[in-house]
Amino acid sequence: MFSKSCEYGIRAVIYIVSASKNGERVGIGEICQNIDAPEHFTAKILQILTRNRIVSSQKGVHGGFYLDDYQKGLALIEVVTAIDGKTLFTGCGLGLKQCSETNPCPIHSKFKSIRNDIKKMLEQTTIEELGNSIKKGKSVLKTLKI
Amino acid sequence: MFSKSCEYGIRAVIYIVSASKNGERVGIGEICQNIDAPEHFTAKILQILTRNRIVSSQKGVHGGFYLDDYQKGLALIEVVTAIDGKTLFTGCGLGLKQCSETNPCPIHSKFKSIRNDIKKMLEQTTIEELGNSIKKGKSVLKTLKI
DNA sequence: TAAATAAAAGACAAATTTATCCTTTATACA
DNA sequence: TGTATAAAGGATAAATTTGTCTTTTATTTA
Repeated sequence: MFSKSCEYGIRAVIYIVSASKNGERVGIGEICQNIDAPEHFTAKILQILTRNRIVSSQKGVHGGFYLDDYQKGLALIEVVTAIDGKTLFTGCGLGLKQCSETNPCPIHSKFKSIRNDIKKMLEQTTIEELGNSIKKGKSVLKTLKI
Repeated sequence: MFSKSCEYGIRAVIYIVSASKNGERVGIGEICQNIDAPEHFTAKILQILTRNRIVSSQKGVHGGFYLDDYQKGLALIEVVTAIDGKTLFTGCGLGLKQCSETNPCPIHSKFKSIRNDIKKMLEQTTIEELGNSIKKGKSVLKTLKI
């Protein structure tokens, strides 16, 4: 469904929001330890998100990543689109380039409603909401150690 | 959503069903021309499907691929599972290995209903049904030439 | 202003997916 | 029975995705 990059990206933003109290910044090392993701690779994904102003960052001492109030309110679809593009919501299920309403692939209409559901779900879910779920201990972002 | 392999595989079986009249066999060359797919690569995918008894094949003169009556009635999920496995229906949206009802990722429940919808759709759609849609000219399997 | 810190960025490597080519095997039919 | 045909299978290559390492840039603070 999502690429590995996107999975890491989503987990990272959720962790940042869940971990930074009062605008405190979170370092890439801490982020990756807490979401079980490769550090340098995830750093590059966060670079994409900062360039797209979905995440904020600060270099130097006490630097790190954080989300301002506006960014916390962003929907998950912003993260997904920045990393994986819009193919998941707009592309043909069978990979046809010219699939459309007037020139549909055999699963076009059935696929369309699923695509729309995915899109709707990602539009209606905010980063903050998912961060709160982590804060409250209602969900996790990494495999539990035994 | 689906891998390229799976897209080719689905398009191939639909074409075979739509093109083979009275159990006639369809060659890999004809298949690939009509679904815009690389021949040798698609051949390997059809090998997977024949090994899984989703498609039938015959070597030699007048050989090729075809689907018997039972196979035509198979649901699309058989094709997808044979090629891409069950990850799409069972895997975690954020890629967590131990995501579950009792140890959910932040989007677990929202994702679950979408996964189920995809599964249901693939279970309810038969290869034959899609082949008929092509036969009737109601849908296409390749980009139209201008 | 210099040192320490942490993100940004560039270069490179591994792994996986996608694609191609060549040989082998099975089948039909002349 | 031999030849043509077409799928099966093996080996290899290209492309993309994922992952790592090193250098550069910006910022804080002593």
